[in-house]
Amino acid sequence: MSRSERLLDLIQILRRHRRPVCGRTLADEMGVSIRTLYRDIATLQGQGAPIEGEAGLGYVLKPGFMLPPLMFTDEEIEAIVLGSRWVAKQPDKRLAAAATDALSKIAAVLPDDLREDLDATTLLVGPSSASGEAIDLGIVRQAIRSERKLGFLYRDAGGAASERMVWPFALGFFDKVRVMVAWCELRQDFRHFRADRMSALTATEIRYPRRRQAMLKEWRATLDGSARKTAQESAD
Amino acid sequence: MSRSERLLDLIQILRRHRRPVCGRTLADEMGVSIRTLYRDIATLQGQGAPIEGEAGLGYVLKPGFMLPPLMFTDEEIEAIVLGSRWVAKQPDKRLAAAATDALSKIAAVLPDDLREDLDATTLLVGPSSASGEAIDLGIVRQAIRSERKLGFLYRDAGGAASERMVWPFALGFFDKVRVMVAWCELRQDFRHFRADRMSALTATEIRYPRRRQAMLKEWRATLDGSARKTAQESAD
DNA sequence: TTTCTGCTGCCAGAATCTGACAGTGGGATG
DNA sequence: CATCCCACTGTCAGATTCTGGCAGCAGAAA
Repeated sequence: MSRSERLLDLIQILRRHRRPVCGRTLADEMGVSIRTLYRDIATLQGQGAPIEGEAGLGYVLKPGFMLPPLMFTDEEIEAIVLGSRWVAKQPDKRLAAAATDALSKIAAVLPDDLREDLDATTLLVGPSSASGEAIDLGIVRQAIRSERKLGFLYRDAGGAASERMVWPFALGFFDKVRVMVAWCELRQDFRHFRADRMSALTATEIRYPRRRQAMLKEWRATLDGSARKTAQESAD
Repeated sequence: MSRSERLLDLIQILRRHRRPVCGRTLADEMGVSIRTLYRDIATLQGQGAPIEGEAGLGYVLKPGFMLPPLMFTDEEIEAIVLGSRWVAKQPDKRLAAAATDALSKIAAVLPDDLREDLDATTLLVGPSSASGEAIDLGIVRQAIRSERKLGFLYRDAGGAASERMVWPFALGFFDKVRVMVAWCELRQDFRHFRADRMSALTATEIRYPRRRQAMLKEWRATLDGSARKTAQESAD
């Protein structure tokens, strides 16, 4: 195996382990001496990979992900850039910022002519519906990623308010509104919640007792196509 | 310079040259012997780079683009994937297909856990407005890229039809409608054309006499913020 | 303290890369 | 047709890089 392939493997291996891994293990896993492993890690760090080593513990790859070299056609790049611009205009501030960052990273490595093409090819207009969501959807996405319970106040279509504790597992982006899908402890069932009707969002440290994947699968099974289509109207 | 850096340079150099380049030139440009250059090219081809060499001519990089290794945070990947999914649902078939391809390429290199995260994090609903555009927007994008004139029939808001020959230079994606921005030969001015009012689209081989970049800049200068915002209503 | 582990310098052998030379075959040109 | 240009392959010796083992230092945990 060539050195460059091995470096990529190293990153993948580090991603798999969530807890710190000691160099010895990594070296064995790649069939290489410890000395070489240290050199490889140094090389990756030199190239900007966020690997941290601590004596007595081991190595951790800080959250993030390295996309290996990929070939895209002109149209695929256009699609990615256009999509990211759309996200950059979304009311979800954190995600919008992430899209902007991603765009500038991509633009930085694009050759000049292609970058010009992209500047010209698209112009997305405004937030279309800056339907002021008071809450930070970043918190919702974080809760989904880490499978934690989420508390908030919900005002339903009729105007009645209620306090909810839910197990969120998905987030839908519709034209005019964002919808969180979760298991609701109050209703003891799956429910959709429109982001613009939520308030007083509080993230908790409590891990909910089911796997996000399983709930998603179950929820999908309870839906037929037509029900899903109207999800944005029928939130809770 | 290390070999791996040199390989990336090679791709960049090839991208810069639109006409075939002979090996000798490339070798000189990188300060390396011709023999080594052949080896480098072979390596790149082995990694899937679409480089074509023909005796008596030289090398060309087939259209497309190689994204070098890039670090993205979790949120940036989420943003890119979400955006690409949105594009994948757009009525522009070609672009939608490109987005789908790009997504599968990205998914292929994502570690399992991250891929699962992404499956769960978003669910974009439907084409929202499958407002049947009869025309193939791919043709428009192609004309923009190559700076060619475009002919079509246009039916304005009042219902009156007219035949147009325009110099297209930008394309806007709004929630419900796509708008082409172009210099109209009939009106001798910049005009917006809603895609759903265009028909009988015919690409020509005639290169229009101005640089796309320049027109875009000029067009932007003639707009103030409010004018651009309402572009989707005021098409032509 | 001891133990574990990250990290660095050094060195010799292994692996790889590189340049030069020779030769083949296809395309373009005259 | 002959000629030139150029992509492409094989080979081989020397330069370069990589690798593993060893010795030693520093910080964290038990």
